[in-house]
Amino acid sequence: MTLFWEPVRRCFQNNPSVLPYRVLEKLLRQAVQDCLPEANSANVLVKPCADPKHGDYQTASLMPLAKERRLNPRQLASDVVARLRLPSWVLQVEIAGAGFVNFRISAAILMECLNAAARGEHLFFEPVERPLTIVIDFSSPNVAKPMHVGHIRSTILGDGLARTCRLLGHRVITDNHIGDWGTQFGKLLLGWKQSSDRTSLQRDALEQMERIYRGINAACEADPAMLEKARHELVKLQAGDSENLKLWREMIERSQAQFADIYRRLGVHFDYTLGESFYNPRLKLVVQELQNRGVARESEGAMAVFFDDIPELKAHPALIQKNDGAANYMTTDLATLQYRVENWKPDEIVYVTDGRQQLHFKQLFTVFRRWRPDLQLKLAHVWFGAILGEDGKPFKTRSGDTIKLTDLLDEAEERAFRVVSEKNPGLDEQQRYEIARIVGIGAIKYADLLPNRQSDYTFSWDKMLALNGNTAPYLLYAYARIRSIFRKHGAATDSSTASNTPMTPADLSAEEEVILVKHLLSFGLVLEAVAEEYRPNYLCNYLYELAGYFARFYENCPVLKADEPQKQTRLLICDLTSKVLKQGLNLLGIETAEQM
RNA sequence: GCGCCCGUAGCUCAGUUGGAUAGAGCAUCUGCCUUCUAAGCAGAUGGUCGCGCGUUCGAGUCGCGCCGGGCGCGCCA
Repeated sequence: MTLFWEPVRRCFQNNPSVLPYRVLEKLLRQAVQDCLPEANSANVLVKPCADPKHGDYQTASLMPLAKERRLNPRQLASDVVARLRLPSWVLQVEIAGAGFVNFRISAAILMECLNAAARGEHLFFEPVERPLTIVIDFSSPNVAKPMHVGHIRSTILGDGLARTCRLLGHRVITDNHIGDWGTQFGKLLLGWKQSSDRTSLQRDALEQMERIYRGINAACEADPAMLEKARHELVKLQAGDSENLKLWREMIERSQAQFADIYRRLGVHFDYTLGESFYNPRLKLVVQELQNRGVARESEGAMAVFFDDIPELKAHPALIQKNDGAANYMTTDLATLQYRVENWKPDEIVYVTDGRQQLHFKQLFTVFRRWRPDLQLKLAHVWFGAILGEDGKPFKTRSGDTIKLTDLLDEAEERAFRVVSEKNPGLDEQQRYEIARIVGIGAIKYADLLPNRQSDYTFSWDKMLALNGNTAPYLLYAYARIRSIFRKHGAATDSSTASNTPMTPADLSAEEEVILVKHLLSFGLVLEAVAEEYRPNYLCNYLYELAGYFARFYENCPVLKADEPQKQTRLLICDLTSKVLKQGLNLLGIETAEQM
């Protein structure tokens, strides 16, 4: 086994890769650099072959390089291949088709990779070479309103991206930019003061605040005098009136208790929760600075930034101050950017919101770049589509109300409990509740992360809780089956004993084993794609394929009844599969259950 | 009116800088439980990737036009 490892180590002493595609990629980049010194070799990518008859790994990246330079692609491929100093575990290199380069690798390197994983040296991914500081802004619920189904995508998507970037070695800062300031508080304060029912406020603050808001909102629409009163309350709050401040703080506190409860159930953590109000002291200065720098100018009494040079935004100037002198959300977002840059020095800031805010973020990013052209900062708006009901219209209750997140989570757990109880009545009630919690919450999250985030998706209880198909229960079931093998085999055994007997190439005899193992090796590729494009659905699909390959392995390759050393090999495959499943699900924010 | 997004199998959806023969699940049909959880597996049926033109060795993916749908468009966030 040392025999196959050494060449790799010699090539990359500073950062030795164990993953074959990574090694091939580095070698290819070097060879491309030799052939085409001016080329950006970072564009050279190695991927598993879609069709195994072509080989194990391939690159299609030389064809575009040839095209740009009007070179014959097969000639370039052959020049690059000629400069490759390949390790001995590469059995075959082939130039195929229009200029693909296909590689076939030895079973020995697969084994080496597995054995290293068994020793705990890696789990089929490698940390990024250059860690970045990434701020992720997501969830952002509003004070005095119950969190509803509209908040779930931002929360789950943002959390998944944060977890993935963190695992890859980036420094991630999560910040919940809650809506704790704005015009709605005038109405809320007025309504609160008019409501005499303090006891029900104590009991169910969120529900009551929502009720108050609805009542006062209707009253304001019907009666201009009422609206005027609300405006007066807002002015008092902004001027620092002590009673209004006190009530405002109470609303925030009560709201946050509810947010905390939901985040606890979802297992979502924020490093910071800096609401809009946190930036109030900066707003005036932001407006002034933008004005001084000539970025913004007065228009119809308001302060605006115009984008005459950008066709897309030409008709859409951004307001940074209303004609009454008050700031708006654009101002707050700019101040927030300023704060984050000053305090965290990020390389990247990611906003996870729904797609309807695209225009806002285009404006925000453009204004900020004009304001701070000196900064090397990547700003990304990671947007997502709507959740629809099965009727194809926005997901609502039968009576047309928005669906509260707590109700949604409750129902998921209840439905999962019924399924678990039906399928596995032998488990005691406590166990079934715990499994139902994991399955129910996991199903909601998975259903949310599985579709391409930019498309609208149709919410369906039956689909997300189904055991077949691409669902959380299917993945959790695969995990539970593996754990069951280890329970049968004996609690004392896990990969640490399996690793005592390193596998040899001869041990991988069955086709199902080879396919499964090769898929394990691609875990890191998928994680990088998730982080690169902010698309956790790639990971969902990877895990679904992994669970599928495991199911085929499970059907065809007995583990506990196999003879040694095959038994050890298969136990190791099972163990590593379960670890990748668990790690992958963890990145999606989904817990695993030992049984189900 | 302008802008953004979408249109892939009967239904719900994938499809990683353009890459080799477009994939799943559901539904329908056919097999497999004295064998580690059948909540599973194997197989069959099913597609002019909205339409047209173009770029390219190669287009579901890129460009232009059209048709159909969703969303957004100065003082809400």
